[in-house]
Amino acid sequence: VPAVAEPTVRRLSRYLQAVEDALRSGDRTVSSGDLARLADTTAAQVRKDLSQFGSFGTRGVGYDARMLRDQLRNILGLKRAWQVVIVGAGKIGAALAQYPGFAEHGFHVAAVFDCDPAKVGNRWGRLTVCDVTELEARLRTVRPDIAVLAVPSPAAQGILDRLADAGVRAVLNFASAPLRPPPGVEVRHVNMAHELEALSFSLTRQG
Amino acid sequence: VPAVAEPTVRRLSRYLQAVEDALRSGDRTVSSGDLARLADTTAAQVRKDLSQFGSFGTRGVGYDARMLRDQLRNILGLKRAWQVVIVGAGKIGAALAQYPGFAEHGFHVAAVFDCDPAKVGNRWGRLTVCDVTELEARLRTVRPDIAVLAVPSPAAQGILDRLADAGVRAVLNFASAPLRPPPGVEVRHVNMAHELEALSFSLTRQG
DNA sequence: ATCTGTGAACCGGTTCACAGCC
DNA sequence: GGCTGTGAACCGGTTCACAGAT
Repeated sequence: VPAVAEPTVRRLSRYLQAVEDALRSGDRTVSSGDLARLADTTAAQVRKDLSQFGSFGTRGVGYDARMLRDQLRNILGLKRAWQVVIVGAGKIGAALAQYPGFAEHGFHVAAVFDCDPAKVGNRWGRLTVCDVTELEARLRTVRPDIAVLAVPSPAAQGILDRLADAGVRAVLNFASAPLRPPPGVEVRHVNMAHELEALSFSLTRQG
Repeated sequence: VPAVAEPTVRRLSRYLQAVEDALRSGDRTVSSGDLARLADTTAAQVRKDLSQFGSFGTRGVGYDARMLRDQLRNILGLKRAWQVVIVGAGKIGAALAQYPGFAEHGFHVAAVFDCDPAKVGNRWGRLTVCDVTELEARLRTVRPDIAVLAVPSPAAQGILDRLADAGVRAVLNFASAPLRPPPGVEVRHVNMAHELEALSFSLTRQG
């Protein structure tokens, strides 16, 4: 299987959402045109993307919705549950910890860390906030696949390096610092400031 | 000025962050190579991007850091303050409302709305949560440029349409619904589930 | 010597168009 | 008739390479 372009991965995730919507609406079959409308792209793009992974459709008919959902889940690696830890128990960390989307998509939040003594020991539902000094020790038993970085920017690189040393290979970063990912670690960034600035840019150009 | 590609806008935002970092470090001048390193791209890309908006550098020297920061702020439309309203006073809305990055980048949160009677009237620092039934009335006086959508997915499209009718032309959406933006309204999406699924995909492929 | 600005070449993601199958 | 799968054409963003300026 050849390398897959990043935009393609993003679209696959939207197709999954689209086909799940279609299933909820009671559709048993979806066409590339349907998916394109729901995922805001073109029918040809949908077919090209899916064809990278196999021939899932039936000519003249479309895709069986349930089968396509399973295939997309499989492609995206969602057949198994992933263990997630959250580092940083501030407002963002708290919002994420109880974000229902984690569980819905098979991501299990196994631990939360912070360095603030006022927060350490607090109970968040079934979770207890751990001291970040115990990070390495706890990670040896939790063995998380993914870490969410929700710490202040100056602390982000240090925590990232510790996570990488502990074997974490995928990180979702909410800090606005430009991180240098250790080899073998994939970091994705969610940066509010960049999104707002992009909106500011487009408002400035057309208005 | 020709149309600007979306990836370019994202990079401009990173260049601004980079040059602000450089200024904090005391640098008076930055080269395209410096910016490339800080923004995780190439020197040629930096120069190409900036050249779309003018000739800001000095050959043999680089870019004056303060001047480049001002130019980037200008290009991104950050010379003025933007009025922002947040719709949805749940955990995400709350985290956003007190996110310091808003103020730091010149985005002023002017109002927060929710439909839950238990939340309406709550004070969040200088803000009071308003009932969403008062949305149109309040927007006539606030006249926001940007709205942040932090409501449950099923409510998102309805609120978006009301915001558009009220004259909002830029929306940052945190709901995971595939929204149909009314004409003239730019919607940007922040979708945790998609980011996690992209990480899941890459873990599955290389591991 | 160093670093910018930019036309030209390159490359890969997107779109097209049609053959293949129901 | 309708819809998928896919090679080919297209297109635009990225990279290259070098002239130009200090």
